[in-house]
Amino acid sequence: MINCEGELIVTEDTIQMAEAEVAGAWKRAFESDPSEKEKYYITVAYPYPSGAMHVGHGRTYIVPDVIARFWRMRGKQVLYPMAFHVTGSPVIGISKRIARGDEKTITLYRDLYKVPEDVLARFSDPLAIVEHFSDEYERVMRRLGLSIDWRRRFTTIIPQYSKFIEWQYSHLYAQERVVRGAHPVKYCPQCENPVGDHDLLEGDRAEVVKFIFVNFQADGFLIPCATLRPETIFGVTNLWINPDVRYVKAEIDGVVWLVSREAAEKLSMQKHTVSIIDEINGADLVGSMVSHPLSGKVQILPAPFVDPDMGSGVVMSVPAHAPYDYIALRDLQQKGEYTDIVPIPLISVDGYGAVPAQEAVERAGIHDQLDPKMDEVTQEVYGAEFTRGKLLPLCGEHEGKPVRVARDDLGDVMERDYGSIRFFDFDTQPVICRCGSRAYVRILDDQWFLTYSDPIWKQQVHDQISSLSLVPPEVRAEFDRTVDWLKDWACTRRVGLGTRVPWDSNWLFEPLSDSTVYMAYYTIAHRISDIPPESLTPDVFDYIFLGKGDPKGVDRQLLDSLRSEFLYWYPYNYRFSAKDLISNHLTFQLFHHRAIFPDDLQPEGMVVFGMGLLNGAKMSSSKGNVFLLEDAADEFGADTVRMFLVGSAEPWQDFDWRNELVSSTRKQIERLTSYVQDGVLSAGETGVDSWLASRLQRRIVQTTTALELFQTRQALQEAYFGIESDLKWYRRRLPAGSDGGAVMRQVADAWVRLLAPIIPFTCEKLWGDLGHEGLVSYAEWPLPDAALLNPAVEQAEDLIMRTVEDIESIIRIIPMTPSKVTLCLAPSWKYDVFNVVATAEDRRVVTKELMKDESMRSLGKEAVNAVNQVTKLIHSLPPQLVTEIVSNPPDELAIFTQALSFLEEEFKVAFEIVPAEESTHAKAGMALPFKPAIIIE
RNA sequence: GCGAGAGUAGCCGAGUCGGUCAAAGGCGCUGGAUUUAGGGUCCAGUCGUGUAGACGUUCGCAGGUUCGAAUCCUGCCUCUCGCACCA
Repeated sequence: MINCEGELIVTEDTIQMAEAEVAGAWKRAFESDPSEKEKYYITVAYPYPSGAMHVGHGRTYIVPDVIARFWRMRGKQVLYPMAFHVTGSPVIGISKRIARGDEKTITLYRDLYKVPEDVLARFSDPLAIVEHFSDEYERVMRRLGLSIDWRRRFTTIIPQYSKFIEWQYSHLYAQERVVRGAHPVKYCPQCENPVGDHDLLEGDRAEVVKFIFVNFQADGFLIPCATLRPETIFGVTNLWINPDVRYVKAEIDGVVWLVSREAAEKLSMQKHTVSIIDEINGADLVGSMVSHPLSGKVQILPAPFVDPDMGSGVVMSVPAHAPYDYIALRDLQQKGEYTDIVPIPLISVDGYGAVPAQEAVERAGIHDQLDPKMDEVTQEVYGAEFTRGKLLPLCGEHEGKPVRVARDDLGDVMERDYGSIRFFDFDTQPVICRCGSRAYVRILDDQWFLTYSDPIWKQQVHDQISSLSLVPPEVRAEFDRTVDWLKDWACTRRVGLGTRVPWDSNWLFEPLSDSTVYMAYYTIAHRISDIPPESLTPDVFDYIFLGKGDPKGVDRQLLDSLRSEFLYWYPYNYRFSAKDLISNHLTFQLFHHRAIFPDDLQPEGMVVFGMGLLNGAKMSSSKGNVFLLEDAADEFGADTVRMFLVGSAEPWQDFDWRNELVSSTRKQIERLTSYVQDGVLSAGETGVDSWLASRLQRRIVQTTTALELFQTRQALQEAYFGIESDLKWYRRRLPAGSDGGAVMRQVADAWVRLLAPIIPFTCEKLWGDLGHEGLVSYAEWPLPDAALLNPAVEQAEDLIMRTVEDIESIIRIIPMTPSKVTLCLAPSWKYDVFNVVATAEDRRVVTKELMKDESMRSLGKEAVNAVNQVTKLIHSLPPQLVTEIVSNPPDELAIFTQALSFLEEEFKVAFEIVPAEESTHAKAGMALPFKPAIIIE
């Protein structure tokens, strides 16, 4: 927009128009094919397009773009591809909710994500959702200037990709890394599906605990007691039953058991046949005798605290080692009942006497079962016994075993010899599915697992991690921990979108398992779409990715060309993702690469991002705490969004988006623009030009180094604020009336290129304004020119800068209007002192050393003072400057004489420059090297 | 609870093989300048004290090591991420 005086006015509209023009020039500019150049291949975790992009997503894709643009300018052949992960079930849930008119979901999509009504109407089809948002993602990513090769875009449910996944898993299956196994899962009988923690209304932190049933023989039936401590069977004194609960007799796997109704229900979910044949009140069983071969006969005692919803609803009592049992028994005995029962110790543990439970309870001063300290005491006793306890002689052949060993051994014995079964339950209740129904533990025995627990596979991944380039390096420990911690991973699901398991079509590969080696697929994605999917048999992929076999179905020349493209790009250089994926995706993909690809095609590096905040709070679509990326681009412009996201924190740090801080970023871009446009016309030469040119070389080096290390924020600091502050000083130092020399044009040329990776739209435009042909996106990255480095000039300016600051700070304090300033320059002997101190091994003894010198000694106290002052000064100067001063001492007189008119203009006062020894003023003695004494009158 | 990481001025953040540190840079704020239409540009200040470039007190809290610690050690507190069949 142009105002009435013909000046350009920057508004949202003009920015958008300018950006659209540049985006047009880029439309196909980043399509990348193998070339003579060295390749640089980066990938980012692809998005799941179930909603609109927000500014948090923005950073995830902008930071890699900055890196891609940087290396492209450095002359590499850069590939930055993108695809969409649509595997899984979330969109199915979304589409169902929309179809049934769920208000919350519809509001989210219509009002927050701004989906048009006619599109929303189609969202009852899950595919419509991912298609809509995939297109929106591409549009917004282009809008933000991401230099992506869009020819390679795909989704994870296209037939070709499914064929690729089938190939991947045919290898894993052949290697026996995919095996069938039984696994307890959280399960909702209402939804008839396993439920993940995110599917739960309540109890999402509940863990599945594996109990063992210890079966006591009663009169005609068995009573199982669930326990985590089967070794304590030797110390059982009684059973606890809740007299107020109705139990059931049920035939379970052909044997009659007595359990709570809840337990019967749970058992039926855990691969047991259950048929209820009778009901009995708990009270009716109180007093009856039961027996177990390892404990002998014991009595059933009443205990109202027994929860029918825990375990079997009947508990075995070991009062010597379980504080709850001890207290319960004591309470009964204090009423005069069952006084013949005495605790039976079976474990000895250091730090406790014969009956640990009793001791711990008494030590803690606990009076009854309701004492809140009970859990703590229980934990204490269990912990002590588990880590240090040993079994006593009454345990027969198990005597002397550590508890941790005996526990497993007895569990096995129980299962093998005494008809015990494993029983799974949650450690906390309740666990409620989102549908409102209660969730249970269910055993799925036809589930497919990836064998991440395989120690050999783990070791291979550990080895890979140790040779990976990781940014930041601190995440290495977390990767190693994750590898250690991983167990077998259930890699299939019954419902959702995705690829069917080729050898078991009842199952689909779940999303984290079909997204581990797709970085290889990108390399051929745009060309494989020409091959009919039915021709894409595993041997075709073997040929492309592994160089093996002799596939007949596809033209060999095409396959050879695909293979050579794959080999050109692979292995990838860096993979980018947020840190929350370390514990699954990022580690999984290492496992899979290791299993599928040869040594020379393994991942080389990863960059792990921090998380994003919006106005200090976590970004969350469901809570409405998001700012859409497209809205941000509309309001501030794409470059502003990019610069803000890059500048607020380094990639691995968490960042916070605050709208009120973003607008100042735009002013900075405007300042750059106006500077560069001024710079176009600059000509001639001034005295400070060589200084500016020298500084520019340093900024180039610093910016380059920062980007090589993925320090995008640091790069911005150097490339933008660093150069800007140099320019401020330069302009201040220009002779009156000068607008600057031709060096400004050099700076503009370099500046635009240094910032091009971060604010490419603006720089593309400015590059043209500077008269260059072609895209700045492919311009040559600035190289520092050593010939333009001028340490002497930089040192001289440094001296002037420091002196100006000193003068300013004095003037600020003293309440007088200066009429004259005298600078007294340090005598040469003080430079000698400076040299000695600066180069001394031990600065504490330099005084002694110096005083050995005749001429120094003759200066007496003055010399001693000078040593102290100089030492302090040296400590306050950058070490590099100190070295510089020593090796190349400045000619202070010449420097200040040359700067005389500048100083007088700055302070509007007359200056005099004199050697300190020629001044009689008391302050003249303060003169130090690089720090003249200042006398203001 | 377990594992990984982090705590620096109003905010974001440099700095962490001990002395370059009252602590870069940015933002915000304050004051000033400006033929400044506008959220513009420029200059200065922004822990406290101070009539000379200084001094005092600071880097989550409490101790310790050292001539000297934001930086090293110990304990504690707080925050972030992950803890699985889910993107």
